[in-house]
Amino acid sequence: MGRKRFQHGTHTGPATVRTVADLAGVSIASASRVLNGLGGSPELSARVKAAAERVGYVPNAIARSLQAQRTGLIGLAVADIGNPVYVQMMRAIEQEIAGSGRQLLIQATNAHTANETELLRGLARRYVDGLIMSPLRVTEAHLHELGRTAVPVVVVGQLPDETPIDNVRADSIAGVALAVDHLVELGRTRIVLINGAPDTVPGAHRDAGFRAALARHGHEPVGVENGEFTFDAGLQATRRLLNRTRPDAIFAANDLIAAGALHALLEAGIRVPEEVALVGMDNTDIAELTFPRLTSVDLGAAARGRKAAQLLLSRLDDPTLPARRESIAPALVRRESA
Amino acid sequence: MGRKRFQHGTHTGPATVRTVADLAGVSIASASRVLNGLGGSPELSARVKAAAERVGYVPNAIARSLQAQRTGLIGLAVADIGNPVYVQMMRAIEQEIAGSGRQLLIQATNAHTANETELLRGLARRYVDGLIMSPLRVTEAHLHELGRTAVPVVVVGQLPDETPIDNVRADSIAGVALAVDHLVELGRTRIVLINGAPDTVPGAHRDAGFRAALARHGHEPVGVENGEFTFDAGLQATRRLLNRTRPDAIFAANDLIAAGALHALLEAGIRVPEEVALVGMDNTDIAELTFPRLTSVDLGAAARGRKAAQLLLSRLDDPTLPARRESIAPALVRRESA
DNA sequence: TTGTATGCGTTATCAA
DNA sequence: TTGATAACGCATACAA
Repeated sequence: MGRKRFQHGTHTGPATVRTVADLAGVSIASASRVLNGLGGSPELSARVKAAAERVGYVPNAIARSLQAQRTGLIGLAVADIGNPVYVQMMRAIEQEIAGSGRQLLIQATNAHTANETELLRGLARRYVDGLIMSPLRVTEAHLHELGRTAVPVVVVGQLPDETPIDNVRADSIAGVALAVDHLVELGRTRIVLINGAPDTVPGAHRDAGFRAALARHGHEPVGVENGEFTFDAGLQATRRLLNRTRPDAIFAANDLIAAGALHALLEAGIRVPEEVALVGMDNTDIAELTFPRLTSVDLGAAARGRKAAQLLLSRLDDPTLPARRESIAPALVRRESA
Repeated sequence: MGRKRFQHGTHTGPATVRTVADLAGVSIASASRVLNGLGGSPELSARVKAAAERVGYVPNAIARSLQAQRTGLIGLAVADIGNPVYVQMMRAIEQEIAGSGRQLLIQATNAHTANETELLRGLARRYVDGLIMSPLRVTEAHLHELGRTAVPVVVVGQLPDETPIDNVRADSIAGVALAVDHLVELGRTRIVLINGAPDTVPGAHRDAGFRAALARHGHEPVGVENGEFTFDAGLQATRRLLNRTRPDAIFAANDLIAAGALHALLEAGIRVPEEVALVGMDNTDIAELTFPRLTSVDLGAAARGRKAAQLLLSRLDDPTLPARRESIAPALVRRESA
């Protein structure tokens, strides 16, 4: 036989429906109904509510979840919770999710691909009803796991075209074109790109978009520097560049790189934007903090987050929906640097 | 009578221990044991593992949690997930928590006190085994709820002295003194404070610490401007200040304000640090992004987060521990602005 | 070592 | 309207 059942009256620890029911002198079924606002005679309801109040009853969400087969938790897997772009996205997602009465379970993957697939295996059958993820690069392993998750997943970022998974993406090619067009309109002709890692999806798109946009205007790149998507990389790359040539405009692959480039320009005594115009990308808070402030291309991180959350919520409502693919249009935000 | 039990064989949906047990031709108890690495003959173990692999079995964490009375989730309630200080703290906490095999459930409270008490009521009996919270101001309502939570709580921030709750705090008074001492050592005598909201705990401490430190050196404040803890407030306040007087040093209550102050100084053609030295506070990433870079007082946000996580983890190990109170020492990080 | 049966706390079904 | 009880999926005490 199994364990002996506790004597109800002597049961200690946090209050359960049972505690409330015993105290009110009703069945746990009745207690549960009253506590959930489903029926119950006025007299019985009053007794139950009083008992619940008296013992400080709070429903155990775990038990409720086991019964309901849902937790009300949405997972968010993001490479770096400190990256300003992700911060914008997280804020938007958080707001949207909170509006639906759910909570966000944020998980940092630290860019480890192994982590991400592990996460998919885990989270998908763990505590979350759905998952939003923004992988840096999508591997075969990702796709494999994505195919067999038990809960709906929305991917923010590039995904192979035929993948039957809800997907929200930025149009960074169009975004780069916005920046280049603007610089050309300003009369700049010697334009360079300070890029991040060219073997990432964002890096590759920045490079391709830059060359295509310049070609459209009949220009050649005066230079392209590759590195990381960081302040330091932007600083170093721009120093290298200035040793070699003198551009009249710089397009930086993100605002961190742009801040580094600005630093290098200013320390070299170059005036921005008079001598060198500078355009960043992502339109993060950083663009407001520098002097001069950065003109930057907004790839719609917040809008992507909001849309991703909406896609997920709608799928939770109706799991039969076909896979959707949304693209967020970029916008140029003009400030003083170009 | 209740619902009819499903026929095991016909049961569809995600695989459970039952699915695995049936497929392997063993009892669910044996299946469970093997899956948890507790005994089982080699032959039986092999059959169970093969079955589990075959159906892609992943344990249901909710059911496991209900049985184990723990979720492995740690809640983190923070006012603003975008604030760089909190980002540093979150990163440190996340690392520490992950190291213990647990996961972080991050919740933004958006500075609504009502939200925070609601959160305490909710989270405390919901999905988390413990809670770290960093309230902007601690009210009576907070303390009341903190007294009756069912799970351990660690508060990062100021708490009344006798409160029997694990607590980690910064020493901002000592931090302000570090900044003022440094400016005085540089030979500056006309020092002003650009503060945030003076009716918050941090704001009040900045103000008191500033006046005390100056007095120690026999100086009077040349000016104190109050506002918010934002870039814009710092910008406006510094513009107002420069209309009225010309200091030779500015202490800003945080890095955002310092960035705003720097902007105001540069647009007025004032050289930093030659004409006006500038010291910020919090030593966030922002301090690295400006030109010149900001000298800033590190109040140890990361260290506080790490310590808070350690306190919580140790309490989860041993709930009988007495309440602890830790204070993190500040440090001045010198860069170019002072 | 293996199987049977019970309980974790909740909601839902059915009968009274 | 109310009460008895099954079931969510898992782990474990106990018996075989």
